[in-house]
Amino acid sequence: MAMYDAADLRSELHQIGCRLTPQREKILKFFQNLPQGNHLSAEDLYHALSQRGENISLSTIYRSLKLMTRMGLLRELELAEGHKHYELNQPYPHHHHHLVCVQCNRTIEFTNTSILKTGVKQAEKEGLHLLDCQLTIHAICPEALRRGWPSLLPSHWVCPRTLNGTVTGVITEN
Amino acid sequence: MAMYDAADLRSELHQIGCRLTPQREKILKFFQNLPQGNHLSAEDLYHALSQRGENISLSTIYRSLKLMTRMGLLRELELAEGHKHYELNQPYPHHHHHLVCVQCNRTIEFTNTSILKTGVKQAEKEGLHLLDCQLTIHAICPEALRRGWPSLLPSHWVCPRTLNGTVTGVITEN
DNA sequence: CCTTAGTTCATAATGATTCTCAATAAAGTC
DNA sequence: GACTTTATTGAGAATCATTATGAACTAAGG
Repeated sequence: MAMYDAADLRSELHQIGCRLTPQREKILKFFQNLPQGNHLSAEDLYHALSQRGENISLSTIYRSLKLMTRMGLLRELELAEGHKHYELNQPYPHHHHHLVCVQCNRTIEFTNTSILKTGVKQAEKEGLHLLDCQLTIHAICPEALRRGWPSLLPSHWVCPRTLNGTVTGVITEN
Repeated sequence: MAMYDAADLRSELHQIGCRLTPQREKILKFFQNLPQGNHLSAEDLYHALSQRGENISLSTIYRSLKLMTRMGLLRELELAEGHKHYELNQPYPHHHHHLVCVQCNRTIEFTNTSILKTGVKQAEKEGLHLLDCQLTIHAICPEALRRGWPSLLPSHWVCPRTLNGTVTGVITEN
């Protein structure tokens, strides 16, 4: 599969009456170079780009994330942090879903081939065009339950799993 | 199946060191009496209860929604309106998922038995306790695509489908 | 009853996201 | 390449859902 590049972006933007700007190109490229399993908030992206010497204003970041999500290039994730995260919207077989611990916000990615099929089927049935389809599993770790969750944990308590290990990673089903 | 009532709520609250208050009881009862397929924002709930003469402050509404979601009694839905909606978290076979048109916010519910199984399986694999599992499908209607979506539509444009019909309803798969 | 600790209410504060508008710059045309 | 049109950017103000604060209140066990 050839890489989706600036020319493709330009072409899709033009189709909807929009222009290719250096800002949009850099933002897309940034996501394309991000390792699998990473997802960023608007603020994260703003700082990451600033560190690279790319000064793109926060308003432009927000506008671009929204537009690219609507174009189906990015996915908007509603995990448990109180703000949205974004990642590249990759087709099958990279399409994946998220399991989140609602106490410590640890996020685990997993793949499942039948979910996307279900999504397509449901959208078709309603005569709609699918943009994205996400299974989000909210769960709680036994450590937190043992400590009296959902009410007794101080909000700053961090699940010991989180302290040791991986924050995210892709896991293939079965 | 016997109805989950005030005594059950009291018992579950006590297990986690919380108390049964008239406010919490009324909020739960309100959701239990809501027709299938309805979901409310915090503000919606506040106004609905006010109309019934139940003056529960907005802060209490927010706190109760959060607590009850963490207890697994309610589900927090992230649809496309810019704020959260809540509904009763009902077990199989009432457990369902949502298809949303990102332009007009029309929401369609559908059931699918295998998704919940996938959720349980994934949570178990990580040694976590499942709280909720939601497949959210984002889609766009052909009317909006024809009018140049994602960029050219005025934000106040309403998809003609929305004007005619049902806003939500439960659809059973197949 | 009495005591303890969780809860409520009103309001202030927060913080993510959106809006505004003047300045800038794509991109098609001559 | 210069010209024109119109989308886009950047900085900061504004919005609005949600959360925090603190004094008054009350559930619940003894």
